[in-house]
Amino acid sequence: MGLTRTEIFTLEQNQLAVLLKALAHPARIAILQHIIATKSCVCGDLVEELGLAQATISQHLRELKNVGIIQGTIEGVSVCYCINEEVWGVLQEQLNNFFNAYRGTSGCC
Amino acid sequence: MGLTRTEIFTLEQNQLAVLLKALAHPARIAILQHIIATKSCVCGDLVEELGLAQATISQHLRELKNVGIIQGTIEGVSVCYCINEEVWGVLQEQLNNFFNAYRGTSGCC
DNA sequence: TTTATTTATCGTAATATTGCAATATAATAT
DNA sequence: ATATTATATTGCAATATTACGATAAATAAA
Repeated sequence: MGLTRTEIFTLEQNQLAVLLKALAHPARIAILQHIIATKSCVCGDLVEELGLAQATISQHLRELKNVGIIQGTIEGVSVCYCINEEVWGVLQEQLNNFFNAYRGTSGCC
Repeated sequence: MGLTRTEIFTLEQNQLAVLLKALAHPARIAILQHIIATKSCVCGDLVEELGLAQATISQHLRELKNVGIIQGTIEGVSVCYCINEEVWGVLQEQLNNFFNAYRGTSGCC
């Protein structure tokens, strides 16, 4: 127990869940918004920007990197993170599929 | 520690995170898809449909209900669940805001 | 080489999530 | 009233998440 039974769900359901879980934290939402806002990618100023410890930010970045939403390239001493367009697109498409399935009231409750 | 520091994030960031967290599980995605697919709302056939124990399904339903994504009305012995249009709309809008902020490559990494 | 800077990793404490059996609750039917 | 059916709640074990201090690793500057 305590372990999600992924084997009983479809690949898409599991994939979407994994991507959404990576987004489902205010710090990671803030990190992504900051990466998007500061066109020039992002380095370690996230630690100042948000009020979390460096280790915590690094951990959140790794989670986003693990599911592929962002990617990082070493740039001298620091690391530059940015959106991975491909995965970002997959996420958007899967979300669209999900939301488009719903068409207004089913008129029941 | 072990507790998300919501106080350092905006209301919107926290709200979106809470909604996404409710979605971020394959069982809850499957439940929503089933509710959407079977127009006539849904009752307890989710237990048969997905392969999870009744207590587990009930728990997932409660989580979705807690954040307002679905609502349930008693219908005789059973309960009929359906999408809460208002919250569904809020979620879609907040997601749109989030994704629309990103416009193509930032051209950095 | 030594030092500073930046990021990653490890270890750990506190808390949350997942899943289920057992049981409780609520509504209908007999 | 009693039985039946459907859903909710409780309690628990296994695992995951969140946050952070301490420390390691990697690069650049002196």
